[in-house]
Amino acid sequence: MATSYNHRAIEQKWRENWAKNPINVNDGKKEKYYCLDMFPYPSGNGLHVGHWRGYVISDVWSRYKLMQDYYVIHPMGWDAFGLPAENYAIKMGIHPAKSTADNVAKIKEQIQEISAIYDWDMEVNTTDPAFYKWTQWIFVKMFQHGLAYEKEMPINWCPSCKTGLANEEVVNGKCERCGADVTKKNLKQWMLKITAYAERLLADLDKLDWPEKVKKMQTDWIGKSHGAEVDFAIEGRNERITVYTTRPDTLYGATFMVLAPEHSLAQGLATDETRAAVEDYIYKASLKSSVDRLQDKEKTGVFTGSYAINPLNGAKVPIWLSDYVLADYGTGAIMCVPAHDDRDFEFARKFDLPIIQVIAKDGKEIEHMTEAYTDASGTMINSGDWNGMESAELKEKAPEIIEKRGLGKKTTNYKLRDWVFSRQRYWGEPIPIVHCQDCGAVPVPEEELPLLLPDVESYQPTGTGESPLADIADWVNTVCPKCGKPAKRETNTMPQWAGSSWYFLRYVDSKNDKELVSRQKADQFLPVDMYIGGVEHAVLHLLYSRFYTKFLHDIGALDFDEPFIKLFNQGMITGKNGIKMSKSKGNVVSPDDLVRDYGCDSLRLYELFVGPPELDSEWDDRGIDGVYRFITRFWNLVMDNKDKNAEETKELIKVRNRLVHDITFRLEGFSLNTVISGFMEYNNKLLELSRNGGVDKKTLEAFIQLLAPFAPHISEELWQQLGHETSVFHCGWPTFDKKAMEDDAVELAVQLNGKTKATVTLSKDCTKEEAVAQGKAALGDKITGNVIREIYVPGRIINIVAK
RNA sequence: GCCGGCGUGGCGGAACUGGCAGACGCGCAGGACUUAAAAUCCUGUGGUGGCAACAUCGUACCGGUUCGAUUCCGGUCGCCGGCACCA
Repeated sequence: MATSYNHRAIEQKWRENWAKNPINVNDGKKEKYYCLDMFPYPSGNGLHVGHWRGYVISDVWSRYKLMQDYYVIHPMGWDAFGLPAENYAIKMGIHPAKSTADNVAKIKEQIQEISAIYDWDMEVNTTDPAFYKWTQWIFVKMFQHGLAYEKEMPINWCPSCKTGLANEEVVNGKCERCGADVTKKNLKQWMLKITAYAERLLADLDKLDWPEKVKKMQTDWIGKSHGAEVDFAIEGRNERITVYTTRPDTLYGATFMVLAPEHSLAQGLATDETRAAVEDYIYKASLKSSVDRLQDKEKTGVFTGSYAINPLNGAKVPIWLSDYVLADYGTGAIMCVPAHDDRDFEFARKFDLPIIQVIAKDGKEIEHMTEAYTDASGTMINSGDWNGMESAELKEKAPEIIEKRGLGKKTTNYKLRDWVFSRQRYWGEPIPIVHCQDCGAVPVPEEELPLLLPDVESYQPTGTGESPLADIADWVNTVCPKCGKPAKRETNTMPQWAGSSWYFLRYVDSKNDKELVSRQKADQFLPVDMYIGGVEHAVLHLLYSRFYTKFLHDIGALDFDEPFIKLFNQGMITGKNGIKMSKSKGNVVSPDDLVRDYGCDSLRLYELFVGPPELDSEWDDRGIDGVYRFITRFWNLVMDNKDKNAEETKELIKVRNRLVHDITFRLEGFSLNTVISGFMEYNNKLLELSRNGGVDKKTLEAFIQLLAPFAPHISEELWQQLGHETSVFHCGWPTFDKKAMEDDAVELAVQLNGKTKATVTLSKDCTKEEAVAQGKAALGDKITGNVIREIYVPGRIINIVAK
């Protein structure tokens, strides 16, 4: 009896072996393949089996590419700035630098249990000054190119985290991180002009091999729309109000106008009679949180007392204020066409404003309008010289018509807003700016970077809108790099996304202290070919990274402008009943015990076997027994056959070719769960063949090669047991011969009226006549009535239709 | 409300371009080995009827196209995700 499978000894042996003789090396000749994981935030809770999944998927893919003779770039690092570390520090009284370092050490140890081929020489940590020097450098470059600017405006404010937030960080009116209701706060903020890239961020999505879902989310987030800005004169005044509309075709139907309460003209439009009500409304709107504004379904508003003039027909339309109009989109003012817009209709109903239909529905005017007719299809009515035109056509042409008549202009709008980049917190990269009374905002000179985050006693957020750094007088007070006069440092820090927006560029040249990444290395190793991570970053990290990459491309640092060619989103591993694993739920499954009891190889297989990698899967500990049994049986199969020198029969050749084909095909399709079930299926088949004579060495070898990316230790061990001296990872990916896979005879289902009643075995080049005859014979007297049709699809089916 | 995705045994899930539904695994049942248990191995395992061969129903529900539908089309219900006054 051969030695039995001992995962502990084998896994330890190969781990040590690979450490001494790395299997993934750059010989300067191989083509590169960059396979990247979304780097983790090193939390104090450690890894659970859900974290493993993505890392296993990326490692399987990396090892597969390695076996295809690529030089694989497969790095790992730490996204270590950010609120949780800081909150933990505040609670426990441990400096975030210390707790972060401890957590990194702990998680690194756990990640190494996966036995991925990470190249730890490339490791990066966003809190390392040698790293954030370049995070700051990018900011300075953006400042110099006018893409980083200061602005005072009402921003999203999380009262619990006591910091400002970007739009992307507000989810349903709540803080993405802590779930508190987000309010507005007027603050002077650093902003990044991501909107300057809106069009390219949208258009270049076409170039990417990304899940459609993510592309759609980014498309919607960027939110491009076409329309026109139309100027309305205000009765009795010289000012004009410009509105933005995507439906200029309905301009004749504009019966009132609504301004956001924050609109610069809002207050001034009040008359003596309305002043008190208007001011009250503006004041109350300013108190509302974004959640209130979202949740208030009922529309509110106030009439200003002033009127605007419809530029097309000179009609007098009342000007209202309402908080359903957003101040920071379009022009902050809209023309209202209640007949053809749901919101305007609701408002008109509530305040009893006139409704004029301008597009005929089903060829006529609706007698009792109960809801807005929002389709742009029908003939124009009540629209002066536009009467009789088709609204869909007019919708396209109207912006130009309006522009030609001097009533406004054709415009494009985006929902995307500039990125609020300041955080009033301690644990982040200091923004490298000095405020000088004479020179204004001056960037810290490049040679002075990194601007180190100073050590402080208290990192409590102040809640006043100032960062804790503001209290450190000898850090704040400095001199202006331009004029040398006393000046003050910017005390806000960058958001957590700053480091993660470009870290993937740094891995390939992580120790370079002259450049963010050398052009030579960037050209050689970038961009990322395959990026694997959760879908939760669809509009955050993944949008920001694209923006950064495009910017760095534009200033000549990179020759490509999209960072991630292919993206794969793995599903979440949840506890029972689909409940997210969390410490507070008590349903966290730690990989550590499973690795100890079943081995890394078994856990790797089970992580993939639980379900399709792109879908969420419920974890069930019991299932791992199944893959462990498989792996033990496979071990025994190889051990029993390795010295047998079994003959390579026709049957074995067929099975081997099918095995290679099936596994390769499923792996290419990223159907990793069915790859594992395929292994099990073929293993069962081979065990049967082993009992009936034996399995040849070539077949065993092919199986081991295919298994290697998934279960590297046992594969390497068995490969060696078969007498190989070089690593299985250097022996290529097996190939198959389609011809050898085919059977001479195939079993075919025979249907009667579409229902399977029998099977027959036919040679594969059998004629229709023969097939049908055999089929009829198999059905025998089940056929009642006359045969009216005979269908034979070679290799698939015989169907006899009888009535 | 709008836009996506999904719905298959007791459970996780298979089924490539329409062609034998339920691969593979878990669980369960029976058997072998054992003094016994664990481990391992073998057999069975969608429902209903039948001793049985077999018959019949069956991929959320209703209908359509087709020789044939889990797959395509129309509608209904349910679940999940994204967006949510963006004019």
